[in-house]
Amino acid sequence: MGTERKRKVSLVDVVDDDSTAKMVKTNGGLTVNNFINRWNRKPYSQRITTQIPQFVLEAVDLETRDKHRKMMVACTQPRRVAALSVSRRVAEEMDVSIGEEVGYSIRFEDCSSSRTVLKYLTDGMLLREAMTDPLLERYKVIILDEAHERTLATDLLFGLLKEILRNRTDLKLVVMSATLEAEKFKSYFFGAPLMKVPGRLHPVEIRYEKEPQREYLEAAITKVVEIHTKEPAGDILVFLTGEEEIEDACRKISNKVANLGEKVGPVKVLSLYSTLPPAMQQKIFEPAPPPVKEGGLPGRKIVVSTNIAETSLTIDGIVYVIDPGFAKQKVYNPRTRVESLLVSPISKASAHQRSGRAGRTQPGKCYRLYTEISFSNDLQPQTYPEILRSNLANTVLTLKKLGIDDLVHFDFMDPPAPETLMRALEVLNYLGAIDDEGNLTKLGEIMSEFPLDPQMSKMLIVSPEFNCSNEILSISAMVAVPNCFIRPRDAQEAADEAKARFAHIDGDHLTLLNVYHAYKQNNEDPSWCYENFVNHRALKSADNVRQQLVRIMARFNLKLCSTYFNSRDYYVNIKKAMLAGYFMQVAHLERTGHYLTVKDNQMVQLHPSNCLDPKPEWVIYNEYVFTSDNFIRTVTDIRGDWLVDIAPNYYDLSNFPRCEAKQVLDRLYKKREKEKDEARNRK
DNA sequence: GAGCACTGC
Repeated sequence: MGTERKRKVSLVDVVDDDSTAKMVKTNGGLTVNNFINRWNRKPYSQRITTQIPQFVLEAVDLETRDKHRKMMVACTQPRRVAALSVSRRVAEEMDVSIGEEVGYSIRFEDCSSSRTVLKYLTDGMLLREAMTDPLLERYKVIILDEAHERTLATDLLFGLLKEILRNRTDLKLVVMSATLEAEKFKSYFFGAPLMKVPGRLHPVEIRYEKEPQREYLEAAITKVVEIHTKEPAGDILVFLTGEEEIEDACRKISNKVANLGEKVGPVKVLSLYSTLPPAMQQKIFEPAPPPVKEGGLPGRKIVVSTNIAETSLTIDGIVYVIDPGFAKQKVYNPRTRVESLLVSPISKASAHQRSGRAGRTQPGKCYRLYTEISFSNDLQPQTYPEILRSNLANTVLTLKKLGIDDLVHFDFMDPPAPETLMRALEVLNYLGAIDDEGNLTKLGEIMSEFPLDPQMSKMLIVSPEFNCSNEILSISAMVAVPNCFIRPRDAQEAADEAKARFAHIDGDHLTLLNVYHAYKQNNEDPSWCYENFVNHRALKSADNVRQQLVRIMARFNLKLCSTYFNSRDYYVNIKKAMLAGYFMQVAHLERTGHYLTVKDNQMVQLHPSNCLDPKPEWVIYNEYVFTSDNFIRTVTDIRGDWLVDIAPNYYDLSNFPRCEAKQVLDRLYKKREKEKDEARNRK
């Protein structure tokens, strides 16, 4: 996988003022021109290049005061592949073996040792480390790279490191950001010195539309054909919003070019999005097709991609970028507690990043399919940071575990809406993760250790009480990975039949359990997966996740157990354990034939991918998605009378909005009271 | 009878 090759930095690039030297205090100057590698005392085998983490290594003394051990320099990345590839390259440049002086640490893989002085890790991983090492005392310097991306983890690290810096005067923090917001960062971090490193991009000519475009998809396709017909050789990158749109565009582009016949050169039209199998993704790195005949018109590669090509993947050789100005973005509505994906206008920063993709190997052109006025007036300067667009239940749990008790006064660079924080606290309180004073409970402590949403951690932790932790582990792992069912356009019927063989009429969670069991019974065989239209990668990764969860369970002495398969309670126990985590995600089938979510009274539909038959009166759902309609996805049949047993606080009818579900529950509870009375009288 | 922006632990 080609990831962004980090810009190499040499001292001559440093163009800023006198503050440069203050940012990283140098002790005795830089030693990069020496012939002996100070890290392993061997002569350098090749000319090395320099980068900021290496500068930092040269500049600081990593020995602890007692000289007994060495502290480390950490460098965070938002993505695993980046942590991995950058660390490998830096190890190579420093001429040391990866995992020795230079290492990396990402989920499922710690490649570092007691000798490691420079460690690359994902921002999420550093946050995890802070849970056990609250002052991050193993680090002397922390470098937050790609800070402009403002991932949730980066934003939490911002606030956390500000607190840590108050307690640790010896700690140095370097924030690296390709941002226009330098002043905002500077003032947030106590007016820290600023250092500018110019980019090494070729110039990119920006072209705007004269009139606003109504149909951006059609406009993009037309522009591709126009470039191919009129412009000199060079590959094209088109940004669109999602898989379906991209596949559709690829077909249309191919057809249009084919219709032009021999008037134009040959093209290779390729789609690119994250769920595309890696082998297909690799095709974008293949060269453009050669001319049809010698001396004929040159060929062109056309890549139609989601935002994945904006940050995660870099394709060299792109000369033309087409930017319609839209992307699917996550939005969160705290009132309805729904996260959804909406096609929305991108930010100026994002538009800038997209245009930069045209100038990596030679001067390029970027066609923005909107007007210049629209660019300056309508686009917001920056994409809203993720923390303002997310459900924060898990984030709040993490912060509590990190010892941040007063969320209201926590120094967020961009504070989330109070309502979002209140919602998160409310959810955690109902789950028993925090008490009424907002303090983390013992249960909450354990929940915070699982790399899962709080609902899922809760069901996992209580599953031994329902004698089904083995099964809940498998279900959690399957729900935590991308959808495992494959449905190719040209074999939809066969795929549906294959899925039907796994279907459990009580619901999708149990269907996923069936798939996992079948996968294990067939020895994790990739060809079995292929024949049954399930995604081998997804199942492999579910297995990986499951193993990690098992290790965490063991750490807290949570036992692994199963109900005897032939017992009538086998599925009942599983469903009750799930309900113990997901009692806030229940929907009730109304007499009108619609489902209403309990307490929120949102009208929802079962997602068409469900396996239920017939429609049950009560269901729990894993996620609420708003796309072409309000759907609840991954749904399982449960019984109404379990609700009050398992979540009496939440299902306290004296504190319940008026609705059909309330009447039904009321009847159920009265009936149950009556039965209890009768049983008592019989005695 | 619809989907899967992208990440991370």
